[in-house]
Amino acid sequence: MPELPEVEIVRRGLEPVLAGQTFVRVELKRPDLRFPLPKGFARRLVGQRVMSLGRRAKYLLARLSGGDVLIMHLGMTGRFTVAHPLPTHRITSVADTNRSARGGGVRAGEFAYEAGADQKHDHVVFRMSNGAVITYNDPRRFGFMLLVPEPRLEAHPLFKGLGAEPLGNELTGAYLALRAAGRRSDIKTFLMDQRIVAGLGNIYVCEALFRAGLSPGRKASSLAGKGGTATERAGRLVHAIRAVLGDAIAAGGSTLRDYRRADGSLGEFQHSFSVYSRAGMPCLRRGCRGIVRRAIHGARSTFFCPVCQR
DNA sequence: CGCATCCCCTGCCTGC
DNA sequence: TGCAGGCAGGGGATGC
Repeated sequence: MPELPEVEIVRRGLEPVLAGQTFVRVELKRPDLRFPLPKGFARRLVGQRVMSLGRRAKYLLARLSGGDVLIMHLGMTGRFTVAHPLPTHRITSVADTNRSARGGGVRAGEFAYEAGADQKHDHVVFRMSNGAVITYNDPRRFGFMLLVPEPRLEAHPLFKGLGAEPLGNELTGAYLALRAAGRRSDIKTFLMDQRIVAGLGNIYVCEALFRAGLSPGRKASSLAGKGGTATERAGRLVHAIRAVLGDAIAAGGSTLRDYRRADGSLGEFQHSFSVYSRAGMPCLRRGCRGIVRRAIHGARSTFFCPVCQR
């Protein structure tokens, strides 16, 4: 679920409680995530201080005082929840599911559940030196955590082949044109490939293609043609990618089912989808009479307006 | 290398 | 009410 905007929002939520703090205790309730947690995971974390919390593509990167980087990926359903030691600061993602505990209704600032009280699918719990309790919950367990020595991060198989960071300077029309040359896949699959643009997922690729007016079934190589039209298309696409990611971040990400910010609140960008999950509904572009269609590209659902997107 | 297919896992929704 | 089937924000492994 989490694509770049969601991961970035989680990063911003965790940073204030993680950065500068030391791991006091690490509990592994269920170490078999997408990959098994590394041997000695908890022991290697305890005592280390988090120097910074960054993001690359859809990965969260906690740089640790001991020289390792803690890599965290949320998969499809991963969620971090922060609970603070002070009742008035307690924040949780499950306030709406646990109201009966207090006789109905949880008011702002109240406890919604005890820190450490097991929720289903809680897998990892970090207890930090500031008292913060950070719980990783992931029903499908497609997420994972790794520890890699910082000098080896860039060469790590997960990172070595990553493409341009979409909000960075590397992503330009010229870059897309270069990478698209000779590709026979469709443009939707091309953009989903993390080796090309790192951090886009199904939602934002659909939305970006809509904003750029490009059909998802169009050949990726049509971004690389020699004429001015290909260059213009690639530039328009880069602009659309940046705009949709920026809008999504500003809205706190998109909540379909599982995604929550670290403070438990929902994202809001799902209310601004133009095409994603809107099959059969009218295109929202003013004056367009198209009906949003669903198609399959690279085994994933694609949503698009056949009138606007060519 | 590029590309397609299948798989990992749980939960939710739909239709019968 | 139950049950089968399809689908879901990600990405790795395999085979051609």
